[in-house]
Amino acid sequence: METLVLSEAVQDYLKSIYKLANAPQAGEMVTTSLIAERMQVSAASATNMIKKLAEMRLLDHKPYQGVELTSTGVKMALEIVRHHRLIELYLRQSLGYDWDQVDAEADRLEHAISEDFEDRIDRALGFPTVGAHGEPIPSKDGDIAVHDYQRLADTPEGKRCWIRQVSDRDPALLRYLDEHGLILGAELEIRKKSPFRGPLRIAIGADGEHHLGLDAAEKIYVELDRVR
Amino acid sequence: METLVLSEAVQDYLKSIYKLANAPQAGEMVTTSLIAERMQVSAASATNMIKKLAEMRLLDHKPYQGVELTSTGVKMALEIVRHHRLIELYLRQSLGYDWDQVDAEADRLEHAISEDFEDRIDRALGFPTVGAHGEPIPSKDGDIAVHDYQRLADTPEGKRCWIRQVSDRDPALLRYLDEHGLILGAELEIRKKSPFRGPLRIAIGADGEHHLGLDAAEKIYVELDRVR
DNA sequence: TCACGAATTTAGACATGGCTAAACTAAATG
DNA sequence: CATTTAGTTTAGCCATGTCTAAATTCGTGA
Repeated sequence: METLVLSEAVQDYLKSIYKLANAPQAGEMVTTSLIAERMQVSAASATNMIKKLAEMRLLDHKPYQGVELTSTGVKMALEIVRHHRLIELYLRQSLGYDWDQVDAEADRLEHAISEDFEDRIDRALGFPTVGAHGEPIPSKDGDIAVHDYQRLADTPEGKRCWIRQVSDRDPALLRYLDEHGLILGAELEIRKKSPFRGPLRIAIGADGEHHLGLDAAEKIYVELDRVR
Repeated sequence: METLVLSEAVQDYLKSIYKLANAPQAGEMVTTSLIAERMQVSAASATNMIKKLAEMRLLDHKPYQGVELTSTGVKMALEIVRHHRLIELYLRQSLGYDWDQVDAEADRLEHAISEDFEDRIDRALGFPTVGAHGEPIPSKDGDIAVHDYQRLADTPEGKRCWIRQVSDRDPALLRYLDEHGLILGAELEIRKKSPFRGPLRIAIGADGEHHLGLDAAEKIYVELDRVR
């Protein structure tokens, strides 16, 4: 079993490409400009790294088309994602971080921890399968659960549902959701959907009603009211 | 208050230079070759970085003589040391790391944590003043306690004393000491000192006797039997 | 079908922090 | 006092990963 060491930059690119490829609205291939934007880097820099990753057989590059991770690339990406999500959860559960703060801190820590550290926080957390924002945590051997949650924005009027995942890292949005009780596990009922991408009127738990913009509702994933 | 960001390499050099300058057997100035050896780097590379650090006003460089940290340099170094020692202690106390494993892990983590993280583990540990190996932890504003412990190797026969600090990071040595009960706080009595740099015969706690080599005894710092 | 524009890639530069080999200092030794 | 030698510095090179500017490609609309 060869132990190839990936630089921090390589790891960051892999993680970004994986996330772009697996985003709900993702197309077949991930383009250079998407990667460049996500990495906050010029398109030329992205191309540069793409060529390097292709040489390392971590992805296939169809010039002018886009990029697709190889199975090795996916495996590496999942390891990084696992680190990231375990760290996020640990920061939240054991060090009392707020929901919206864990991502940035984990971005830095994920490159610094050893396998031993990973195992220890995994154990301390009770071998969790779901991260701080509801995302599945890949297992050590690269399996990742597939949830069939749907976007709150797509849920029909009158339906009851539970928040299971929030797929956005923007601290401002997360803080906003938190302040209105829109946290993992919260029970919702869709009262009214306004047309023309208008807001949703929802009931949150037993408390009150809230008018939620569609942009936010597209980031929230829910499980419908049904027997599990 | 300007927030200058120091690269990881710069931080590592500062920490090494600080430690070399404050080692018990240290001379007036820290030499290039000492730094190079500590950093596992060629002398040319060390010179290179020294010139950079001098330009940044973090140290004064007397060519062919050596190097001395400026007050700014010391302040920066103490911040890094504080990070390192808090992380070491946290790994030990909260994640169950062994004595000999914390240094390597902290070396990587110390560059990745935020001030917030530092504050949180500081609080979680109860604002400790002493690290995992008994070293003082610098305060946030750069004060560091001075202990007047003495080397076990210099303690006269018949004296009783307590282990207060172990100033070595070698995992093999630390494991060895641990296995023989030579841990922080252990009570010792010097039974016999052999001449010609021979071993010490010591009583450890109430248990047994042990013959300890002088190399190890020079790394162990003790407090003598007296009223505190 | 041809040209235009947006996306992508190439070319060439820069910063950081390593390296080796060669040149240089300074202190000790004969 | 000259010479040797250990330690230090300089010179020049390399790898990584970023950038801007210029060239190229590809799909689209006239």
